[in-house]
Amino acid sequence: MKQTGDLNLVKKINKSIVLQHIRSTSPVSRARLAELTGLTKATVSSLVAELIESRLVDEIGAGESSGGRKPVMLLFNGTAGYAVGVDLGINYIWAALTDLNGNTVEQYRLKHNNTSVESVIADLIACIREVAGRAPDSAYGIVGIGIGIPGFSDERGNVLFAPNLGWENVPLQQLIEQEFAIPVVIDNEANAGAVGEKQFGAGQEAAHLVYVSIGMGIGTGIIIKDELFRGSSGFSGEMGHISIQYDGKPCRCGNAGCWELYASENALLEQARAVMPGGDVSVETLIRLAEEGDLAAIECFERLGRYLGIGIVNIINSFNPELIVIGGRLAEAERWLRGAVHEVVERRSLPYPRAQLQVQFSALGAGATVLGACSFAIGKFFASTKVSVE
Amino acid sequence: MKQTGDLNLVKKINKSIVLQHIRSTSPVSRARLAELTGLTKATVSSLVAELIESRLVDEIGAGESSGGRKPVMLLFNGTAGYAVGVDLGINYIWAALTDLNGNTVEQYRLKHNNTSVESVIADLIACIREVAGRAPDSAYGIVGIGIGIPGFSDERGNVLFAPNLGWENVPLQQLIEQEFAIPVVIDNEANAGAVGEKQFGAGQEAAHLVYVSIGMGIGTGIIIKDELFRGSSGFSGEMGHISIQYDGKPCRCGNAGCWELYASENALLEQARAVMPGGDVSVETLIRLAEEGDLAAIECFERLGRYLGIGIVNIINSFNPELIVIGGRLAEAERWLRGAVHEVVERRSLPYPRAQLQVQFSALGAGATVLGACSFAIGKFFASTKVSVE
DNA sequence: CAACTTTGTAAATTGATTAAACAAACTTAG
DNA sequence: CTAAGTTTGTTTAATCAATTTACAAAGTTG
Repeated sequence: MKQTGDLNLVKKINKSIVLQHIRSTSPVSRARLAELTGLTKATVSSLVAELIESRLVDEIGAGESSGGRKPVMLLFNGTAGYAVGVDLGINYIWAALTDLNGNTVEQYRLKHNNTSVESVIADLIACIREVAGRAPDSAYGIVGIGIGIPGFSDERGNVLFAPNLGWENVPLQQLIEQEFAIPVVIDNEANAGAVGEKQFGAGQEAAHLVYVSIGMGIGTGIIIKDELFRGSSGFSGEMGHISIQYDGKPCRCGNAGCWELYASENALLEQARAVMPGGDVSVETLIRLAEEGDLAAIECFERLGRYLGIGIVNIINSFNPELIVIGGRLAEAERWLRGAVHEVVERRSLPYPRAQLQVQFSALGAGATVLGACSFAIGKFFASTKVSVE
Repeated sequence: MKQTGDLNLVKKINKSIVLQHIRSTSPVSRARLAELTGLTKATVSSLVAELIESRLVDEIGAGESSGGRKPVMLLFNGTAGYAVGVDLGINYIWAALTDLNGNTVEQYRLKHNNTSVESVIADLIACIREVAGRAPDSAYGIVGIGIGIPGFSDERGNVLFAPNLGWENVPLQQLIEQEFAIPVVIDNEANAGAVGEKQFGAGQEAAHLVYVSIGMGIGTGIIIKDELFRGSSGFSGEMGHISIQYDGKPCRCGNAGCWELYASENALLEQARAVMPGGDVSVETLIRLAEEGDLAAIECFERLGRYLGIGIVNIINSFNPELIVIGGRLAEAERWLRGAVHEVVERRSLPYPRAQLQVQFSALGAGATVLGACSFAIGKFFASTKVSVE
C-alpha cells in the first residue's frame, strides 16, 4: 500500500517547500515566498503562521520597501533545536553538536584503542552525553543523533560488518536509542561525508555528486538527484574495490587490483617505505617533508594522485556526476595531488561527461563526516511528522 | 519554481496509483482496488469512472463471489493505443509496434549501409511509417515514438555524438516529430535496453538494475529506484570505458585498458582471429563452431566471459544492484559465457552486495532495445496530462 | 497631498477525499 | 425456500487546503 494523495499530503508538500525556501533564501518576505513557490499569498501566510507557531521560523521586522508597504522579513530559526553527529573512527571518536543550520556549536574528541564493542559503545555514549549536555536551551532540544561508521549497516541501523573494528552484527541504532530515547541514524562514513559535502560543503549546488573518502582504504558516497544512493541493499559505493588492474595485486576482499591498493593512505605509506627506507613514515611526516621540498615525498604524492585519477575517471565515465569531492585525511595533501589528478582526468576521461564536471578537494576536510552525520539527524527530524504536519 | 501541491496533484497521484494497480493486477474489482491502494471505495469508484471514460479501462463483467455480491471486474485496455519503438543500429533499423501493454503486434526490419544523416533519416521515417500504418484502429492511435540510438543524446532529443554512425549534433527528435506530429523520445540504445528489461523482461521485480549491452563495444543502462538514471548531463552508463587495466591497451577514448577492449564483440573477434588464423571469423560462425564442440571457439567465449565477469564485479561493488542483465547479440552465447561469468563474480565480488544479487542473460535478446523504446513512448503518454488528468 | 505600489489578511468558492449510510446482489444455514 | 449475513459499489454530507477576489494597511513618488 503506497502513499496515496490527500489534503494532508498537499499541506505537507507545500509546508516543506515553504520551509525549504525560507531556509535557503532567508531573510525573505511572505510575498516573495509566494512568487518563489507559485503558491498564493494567502496560502503562504497560513503556512508561515504554522511554522512560526512551531518555532521554526521567526519574524525579524521590516525589510526594504520596493515602492510600497514594507515587507515583514522571515528567518529560519536554526537554534530551534540541535543535532549530535559522530564520526566513529578506528582509533578515535569525534562528536559534534550543531544547530539546525549545521553550524557547529560544540565538539568533543576521544582517542580509543580498544575496539571491542563494549568499550567503543561506552566511549560513544560518553562522547554523545558530553556534547549533548552542553546544548543551549531550545524549543526542540536534541532532535537526533547521527553516526558515521567505518563499515556497512542496514536500514534498521545494525552494523553488519566493520572490518577495521572487528565488528559484526551490532545493533548500534537500538543500543544508542535505548540510552538517549531520541532518533538515531547510522550510516557509512563515506555516505555521511557525501551528505556533509552536499549540505554544507562544496556540493550544495550539485544534484549528482560522488564523495571519495581516502583513508586506510577508499570509500565512496554517492548522491543522486539530491539524495544519498544506498544501492538495493545498502552496500553501494564500495568503489575502493573496483579493479583497476584485473591481474593486479590480490586484495583481501577476493578481488585483484582494487583501486584502494593503489590510491589509499596505506598505498601511499607502502610506497614511501619502499623509496625512503628506514625513515619514520606517516602521513604527517610525508606532508611535512613535501612542504620542505623533499622530492621523494612529493613524487610519492604525485604517484598517488595519478592512481587517484585513474579511479576517478572510472567514476566519471560510469556515473557522469556534476561534482567529485575528494575527502578524508589525504585531502590535506591537495597541493601535491591536485596536478596529477587533474592531468589524468583531462587525458583519460570521456569528453562529454567531463564537460560540466568539477573535481574538488574537500573544504570541510575530516569534518565532512561529522557534519553529514548531523545532517542525517536533522533530515530525519524534518521528515518526521513532528514538524512537517503537526 | 517547484511542483506545489493542490487538489489537481492529489487526483493525479491517486488516479495514477489506481491505474497502475489495474495494469499490474487486472482483472480486479473496485473493492479490491480500495483495499490495495488504501483509498476509499467511493474515491476508487470515481477515479475508475474517469478511467473508463478515457477508454483506458474496461469492465469485463462479473467475477467470482466470495460470499456476497459479485464484483465487477476491471481490465486495463492495452489496445486503447499503440506505440512505435525503433532500434537504430549501425547497419540495420528495427521498428516494432506494440500496444500499451508492450505486446508486439507488428515488426519491420531494414538493412542499411549508408550512414549519412539524410539516408538514415529517410530509412527511419520509412520504417516508422510502415509499422505505424499497420496499427489497428484504437482510441488514441499512435501515442508516441521511441528511438534507441548508438550514441549520446541530450534531453531535447538531439543526437550529440554517435561515433559508429559518424553523426554529430543531429536534432533527431525534432526531425521525426515534424514528420509525424506525435511525441518522440530519443535515448541511448543501452538505456532503452535497460528499460525494456525492466518493463517487459527479467527486471520487472528489480528496483535497481544494470543492463550490460555487449555489441561492438559495451554500453550500460542503469535503473535506480525504478527509474532510468541519466547522470547529470545524460552521459551516465559509459561503463564500457571503465579501465580494468590502468596500463592496458590504449583506447580511442583517451583512456587505457577500457573494459570493452577485453569483453566486447570486437574483443572476441580479435582473439578468435589470433588463435584461429585464416578462418572466416564472425559471431555467427563462432557460435556454430562452439555448438559443434570446437574447443578453440569455446575457449574464446570462456575467456570473454572471464573479462565480462571482471567488469561486472566492478558494477556490483559500486552500484549494489539487485540484478544485472547481460544483453546484446552476445547474450545468445550464454551457454559458454555463463560459467565463466558466474565463477569470476563468485570469486571476486564483495560478499555483501553479492548476497541478494542475480546475474542473468537477457530473455528478450536483441528485442530489449526495441521494447524499451516503445516503453519510452508509452511512459511519455501516461505522464502527459492527456490521460493523467484530462 | 493625491495617485500608485506592495504587503499581508479575510471571506467566499472550489473540488477531491473521507465517512457513514444504504441499496443491490449474492451465499449459506437450517 | 426463506431468513440472515456478506460483499460490492453508489450516494450524500462533511471536511479541509488551496484558490479567487476583495480589501485594509503601509509604503513611495511626483
